[in-house]
Amino acid sequence: METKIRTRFAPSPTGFIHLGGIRTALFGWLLAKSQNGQFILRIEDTDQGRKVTGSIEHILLSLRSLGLEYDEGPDIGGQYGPYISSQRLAIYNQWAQKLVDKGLAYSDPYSKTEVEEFRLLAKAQKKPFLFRDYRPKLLSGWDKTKALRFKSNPKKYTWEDQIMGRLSAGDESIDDFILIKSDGFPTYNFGHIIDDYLMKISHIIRGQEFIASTPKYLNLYEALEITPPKFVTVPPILGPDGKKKLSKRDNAKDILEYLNEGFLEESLINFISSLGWNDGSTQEIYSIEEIIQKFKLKDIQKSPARFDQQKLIWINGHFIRSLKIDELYKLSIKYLPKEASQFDINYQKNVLGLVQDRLKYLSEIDSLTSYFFKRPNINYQLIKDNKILFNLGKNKLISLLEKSIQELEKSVFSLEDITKKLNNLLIETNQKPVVLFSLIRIAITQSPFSPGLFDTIYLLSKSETILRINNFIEYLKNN
RNA sequence: GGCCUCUUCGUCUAGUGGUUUAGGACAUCUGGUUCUCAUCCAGAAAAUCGCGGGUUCGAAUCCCGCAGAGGUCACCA
Repeated sequence: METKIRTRFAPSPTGFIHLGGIRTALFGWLLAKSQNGQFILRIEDTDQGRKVTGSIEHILLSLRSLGLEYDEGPDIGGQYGPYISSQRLAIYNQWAQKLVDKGLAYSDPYSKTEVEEFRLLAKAQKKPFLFRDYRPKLLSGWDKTKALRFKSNPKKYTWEDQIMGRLSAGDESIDDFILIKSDGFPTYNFGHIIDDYLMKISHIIRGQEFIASTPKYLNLYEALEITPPKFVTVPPILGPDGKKKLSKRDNAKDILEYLNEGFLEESLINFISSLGWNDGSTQEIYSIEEIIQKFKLKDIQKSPARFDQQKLIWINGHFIRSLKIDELYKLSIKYLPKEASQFDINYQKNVLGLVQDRLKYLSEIDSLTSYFFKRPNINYQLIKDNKILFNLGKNKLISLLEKSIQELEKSVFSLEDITKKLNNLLIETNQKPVVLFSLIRIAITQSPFSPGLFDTIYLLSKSETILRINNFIEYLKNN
């Protein structure tokens, strides 16, 4: 029987998930989806000290918001639950006891401070620290007030990683690590092995920081008589400096912040997967379905990738532009200016249609569309900043605006006619478009740029356009 | 310090011995779309494939050494 693919994402609830974590989750999800397997979420809250309240909810929300639905997890259950480590203590104890019974685990006779001294000594000698050098001759059973250690059997290991290829390490990387801490909680090193086995996980996808401890796990799998799952090690995502792992400081936001700013799910998935995954073609834009279909572990990069926000922005712009207006409208409701709700839905959609090409992310909608929904405050600075207009002098500007009004008054106000009338005005006033149209633009939008002038005027309506120009004329006269 | 891993334009990457004067995309710059911004289109600049040896008729591609970077050596994951 062919083993079913079952992948898991197993974060610890110690804060928000960073992009690297999200990518690990994404790759696991993609692997499962692409092979018709299952994706499991398990919360590893074995470190009571580092626990951050609210982070479990945050993790669940982040995955859901991105569309990374899991088949089994703490809030939805599943046949291998519970899916939170802290609720599985009895299970870990039982497995630990097996090792004790076999003489493969023992109580750590030293205090934390004593071990710390050993460690410091090793460091001073520039040697790696190995606890097993201090392993007592006579091993005592399990005194549950003390940490339980694994009695390792050091040897050389060579194993196959689905991304990194053949990896190996000597016996110096095998040590007597802690299985159960003195507080009764398992360490990750022990707990995840038991959980993955019981949950029938086929592939462990995790970051590079676990390569060094894999030999230890291999040793433990042997002691436990468990066949290890396949190892899939993904490289880290680096910050812009290219050295350190991506952190909040590198203006890498929490995934929910990206979502809130109006980055689309498909953009985020497309971008994050492109950091390290490539199907060998020159294609840049993929739908989520397409990524699932084409995703293969062998196409994942071994080397780290840097986070480049520019590319994310470009991808997002692309997806926004390809949206149908109704889809864009649905996604945009929360970003439109408050006043927009007082307008007809078709008007709102028309406005969105005009700015769609200009959007990098949805939260720009408010500033890009505000003058369509409320009369803008006059911003004379725009004239000052425009050398040509400023040098024309107020009287000239006023006269140009007055002529514009006259021309627009005459218009039947179809898009074609507005275009025709304003082009006529160009000839009549002997002005260049860049002068006259910029002036009108400023008068009606109070903004340095906007969608096409004719479209803007047409949408704004005749009365509103003329009123705004008049207001501006008044301002010019009185200031 | 030991052990492990990685190394192609600024960035993400294609490339697995010859079709490569190393391809694409983002970013940058230039021009066009006779109004701005953006879109779109066209084009430019940008990697002596980390360095040094070897193998070969031929190497980014195979081998060795070196360097740089990262990871790890927790009662953190």
